[in-house]
Amino acid sequence: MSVPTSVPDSETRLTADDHQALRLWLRLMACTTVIETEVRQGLAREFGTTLPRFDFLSQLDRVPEGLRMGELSQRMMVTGGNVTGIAAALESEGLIDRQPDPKDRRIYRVRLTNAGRRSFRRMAAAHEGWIVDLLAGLEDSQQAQLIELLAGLKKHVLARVQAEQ
Amino acid sequence: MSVPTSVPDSETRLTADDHQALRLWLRLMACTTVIETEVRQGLAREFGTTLPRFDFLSQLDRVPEGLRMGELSQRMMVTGGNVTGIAAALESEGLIDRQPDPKDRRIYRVRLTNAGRRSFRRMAAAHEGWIVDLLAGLEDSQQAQLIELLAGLKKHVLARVQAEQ
DNA sequence: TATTGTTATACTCTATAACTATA
DNA sequence: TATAGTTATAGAGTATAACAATA
Repeated sequence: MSVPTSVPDSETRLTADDHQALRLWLRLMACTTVIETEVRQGLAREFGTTLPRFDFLSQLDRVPEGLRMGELSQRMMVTGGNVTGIAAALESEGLIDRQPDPKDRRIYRVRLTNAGRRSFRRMAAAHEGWIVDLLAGLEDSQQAQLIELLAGLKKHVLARVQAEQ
Repeated sequence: MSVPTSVPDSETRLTADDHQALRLWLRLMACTTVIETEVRQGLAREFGTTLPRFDFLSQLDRVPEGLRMGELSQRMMVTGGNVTGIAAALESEGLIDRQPDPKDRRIYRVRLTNAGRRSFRRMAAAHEGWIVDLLAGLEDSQQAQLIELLAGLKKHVLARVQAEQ
């Protein structure tokens, strides 16, 4: 077995006296960046798509009745104009449709088409496979602990972010 | 105190029977996205800069002798052309300089200028402040555990990624 | 021939702000 | 007036591939 070369990365800038919070953040980002790069490459290579589009479709997959543009914007943490752009691209590919709400005609309800659902399910299966492969061999107990601790982190940080608005 | 509204996000798509690995990944990404959004906004608002540029400078800050373009590309996990573009922007702002290596004239050694170092240090201090504020109140012991566990995750994933190449 | 880095290209994502339509 | 969404704009980041210079 070959020992992987240790490539210094963004975390390398740390010294011992930095704040614990900063160390945690840089380590978190380093982990995410590595995995995310793999996912982006896989989506591009195997499906000719991008992470934001995959994310858009995944939001819709569990909500058969569809979502509004504004809800999508909030969930994806991007501004409204972007959602319009991504939605236009996905609509032109036939993966989603937009129905005006009969009660309030300012609102569009966005849903997956059947083709969109099939397409998304294939991507999601591949995505899950990449992740399972990447993490294969990491102790279940460690994964479980991380899931627990990250839940706490997420809740904490979200509360902070929303409090400052 | 107001209870933050729970906004469903990318993690919402999960159901109980999904793989643990996938749950871990989506939670990791959700945490990173929230913090990263804050950092991006802060860098844009207070310094008119971006995360990739900040990352570029931070790579150089701990390496007084400088780095090659290729090393920067590797550490930032982006392809070479991008590094050239970011370097050109930072050079035009006087934050870095590029010296050709006398031994091998294909190589450029990129270093922070004094102005670049001062500029970076101010940004880094603000950055650390944002992170410390965001995580303030999260148990030290939980932070320490996360740092430990994420070290294991990072090592594992990096080994996997490098093995597949 | 291989390596280092640049250039050219095309595309996606992003925020901001002005705008339209509806409530 | 306020809200939902679109459009227009401008800019940044990204990958790919062809390229030049050097080893």
